[in-house]
Amino acid sequence: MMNQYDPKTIEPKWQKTWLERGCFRASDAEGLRNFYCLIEFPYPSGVGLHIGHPRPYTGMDVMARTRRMQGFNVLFPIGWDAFGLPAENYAIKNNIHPAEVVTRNVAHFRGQIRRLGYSFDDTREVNTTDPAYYKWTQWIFLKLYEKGLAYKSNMPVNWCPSCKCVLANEEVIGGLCERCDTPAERRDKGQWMLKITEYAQRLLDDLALCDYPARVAAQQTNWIGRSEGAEIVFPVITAEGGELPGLRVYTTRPDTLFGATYMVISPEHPLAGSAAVRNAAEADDYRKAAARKSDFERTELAKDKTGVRLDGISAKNPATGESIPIFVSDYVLMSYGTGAIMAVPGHDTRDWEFARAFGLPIVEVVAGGDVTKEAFTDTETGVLVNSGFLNGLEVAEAKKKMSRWLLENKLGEPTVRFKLRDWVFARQRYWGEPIPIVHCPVCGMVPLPEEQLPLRLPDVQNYKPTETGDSPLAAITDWVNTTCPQCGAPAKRETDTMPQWAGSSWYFLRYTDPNNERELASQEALHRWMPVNWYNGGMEHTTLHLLYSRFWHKFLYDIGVCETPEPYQKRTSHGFILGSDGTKISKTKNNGMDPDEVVRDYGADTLRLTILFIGDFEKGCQWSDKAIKGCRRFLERVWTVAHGAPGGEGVTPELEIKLHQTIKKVTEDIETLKFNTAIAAMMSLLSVMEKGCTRGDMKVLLRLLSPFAPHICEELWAALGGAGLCCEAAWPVFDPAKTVEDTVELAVQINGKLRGAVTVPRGCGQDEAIAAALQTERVAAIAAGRAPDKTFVVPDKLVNLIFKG
RNA sequence: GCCGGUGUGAUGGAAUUGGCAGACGUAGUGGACUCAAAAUCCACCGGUGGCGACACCGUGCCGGUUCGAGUCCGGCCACCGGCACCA
Repeated sequence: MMNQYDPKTIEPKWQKTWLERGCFRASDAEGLRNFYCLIEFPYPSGVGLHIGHPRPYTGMDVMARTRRMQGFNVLFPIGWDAFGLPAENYAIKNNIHPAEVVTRNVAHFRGQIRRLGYSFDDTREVNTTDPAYYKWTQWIFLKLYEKGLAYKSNMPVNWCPSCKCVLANEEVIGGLCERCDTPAERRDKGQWMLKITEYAQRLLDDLALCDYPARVAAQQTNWIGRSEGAEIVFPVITAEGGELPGLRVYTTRPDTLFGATYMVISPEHPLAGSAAVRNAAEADDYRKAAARKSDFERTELAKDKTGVRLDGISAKNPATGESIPIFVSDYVLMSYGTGAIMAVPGHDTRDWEFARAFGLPIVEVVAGGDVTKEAFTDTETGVLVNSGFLNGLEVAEAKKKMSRWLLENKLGEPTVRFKLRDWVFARQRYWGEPIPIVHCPVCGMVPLPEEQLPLRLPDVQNYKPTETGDSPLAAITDWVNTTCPQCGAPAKRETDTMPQWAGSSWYFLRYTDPNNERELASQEALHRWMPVNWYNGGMEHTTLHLLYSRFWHKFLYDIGVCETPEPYQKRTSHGFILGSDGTKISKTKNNGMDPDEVVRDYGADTLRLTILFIGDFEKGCQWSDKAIKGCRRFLERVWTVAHGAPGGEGVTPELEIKLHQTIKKVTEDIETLKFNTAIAAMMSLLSVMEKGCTRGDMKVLLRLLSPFAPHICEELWAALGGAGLCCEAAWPVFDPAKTVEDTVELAVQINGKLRGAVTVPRGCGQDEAIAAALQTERVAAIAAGRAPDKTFVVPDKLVNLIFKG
């Protein structure tokens, strides 16, 4: 009597077995074929796993399980990215220590993840909030500081008034705080910065060493934003005829220098405050008004160009020798280039608009458009005019010639610029890694000696951020007050903490050697496992985590900790998952799913199958309850067929080709993350097996299915007398010769239209195929004895017969 | 505006890269089993016309290349994601 398929009993049973036997522990033995596959470790929030987690986890779990069965020694770890605002805010609200919140949430996550049957290595968990872990985050910071890549600077930063915290440029989306959508303000603050810009060129160049999807590489390239141009110095003359220091501008279009009819400086530019400016009051009002605007307002109100002409000073166009006016306007940003531009209204849209608004001359220097109607910005087709020695040249040529001319006359030089800016690396919050720096009145900033790491977070009563923008740590006097490690004088600790991105910028290194107390990881462990062979994560981390961690890894490579210039050999990205109504998942709309509920009602195997079957893994897709049923039915049928299968380990002859085809399809589809079609292929195989199969056939299917639905496969593997565990069995291998039939069905077309089919031996010649096609009834009727005028044969696929007239 | 992506039945989605469009799954229709229902099994399932074998149309829109186009080329439209007064 066959028992019922009951995931509730079999799933916990096998989860326990796997854990007890340590099936998923990576070995550090020598001479093994290693494979490191990685998912982005979760932030353990209070609500537990949401719909976004199971898809990438299941996808990479299939990868990890398949690789193990293929004989690899697999490292598939998980950890907790547990610093950050949500835990802190929750702690404030409920008056519990954030560490306690994290412990509780991690326990919850761990349980949920186990119930889904993921094959993570349970001995290698890391937690970014563990002092044994953040000791090394602080250590890396000290190294960065030592090499001059961490510095404190007073500069305008993005400030979120709601989070009461500074934001990195990458955390400001369209002028709004990424977390809470509050418009970010600009504030001048002393800030810790990391010099990621020093690595800009390498971060760009080394994309060539990485196997990233095109969209990921493109997004990083755009974010780094390299441009080539020239810096040009314009002499500045006062009304009295005196000369001020020259005004340095950056332009990507040095070829248009003859068309520069005025200049614009940003409101923050020092020249705006020059004593030579006669309308200082007016200029000052404008500058103050601009300063009050947030970046968000500044870009939102971008439609109309505003500005003030600075009276009393003017610039000299170095090419034409003409005197040109200088304006201050907020369409020029202090944060890019030099904070000043040469305006070429004929060939730049913004300059054109400004010139129109202020009645300034618009000179055409590149022919091809009509500059009285709009700026002509094409760089492909234009030819230089009104440009002295550049006349008649194409834009590319003119750029080169002008750059040479500037260099020869010491007026400017070719320059490369990046949009990427240095990383604001401090937060004024409690729940982050303390920055291990001491401020000494005698010695200045002094890094904590390595042996004093980790610098632990003190216990505090109140985690609330302050209105002044100081971290809550500033109020903990017995922690703040310390002595200078260098001279012993009374000194104060740095009270800012690191941003959440710190811990995640190197966590994949720690997995290789998670308990090492002497180093962040041993050289042997890093050598064994790095680089990560396959890293799957979300597109939302392309310009944040991915770029930051590449930067840290390059730095660690430079100081000899890491062996490779890049951390990730291959990166893939799963698509964003939407609710059943095609919109973002939200609890109020009830359009998502709760993994716990699905596991309870259908089982983990059904959930795993469904989440992968629902659509292309790398594209976005919609969650749908409909797909659950089909996947559960499929598993029920597998159960039934397995229990009904007669003995015999051999392959059923009628099944052989289908079996080999399916092995091929599933094996190949896993490599390209086409999990949905791999599952479809197994469903298709099952429907043939339902007509009759042996236990031997069934064991092939079970092994193919086991990475996807591991529990049921384990249970049936045991029931069919399989040796050992199914998850440790060898991955089936296909014989290419057995994936094809001896005969094939050719499609027969007449004049390009499908008119039937004919069965011929595989690999038959053209003439044979045409003859067979002509003998079919329908073709014979149409041909009416005529020979085709022309024929096309695609071997083993199709015959197309052309009859004219 | 720039960069990336998508557009296929009622529906989620396939299509070996130029070769039988709609695999697989949902839903639906008809049938079997059942007193009945659920579950399960079998069959059908893009549109129009025809009793019919068949014919014509059909992958966002318009054009092109080709014996043959969902796939390639040119020109549009719509939606999604990213960046954006970046000089």
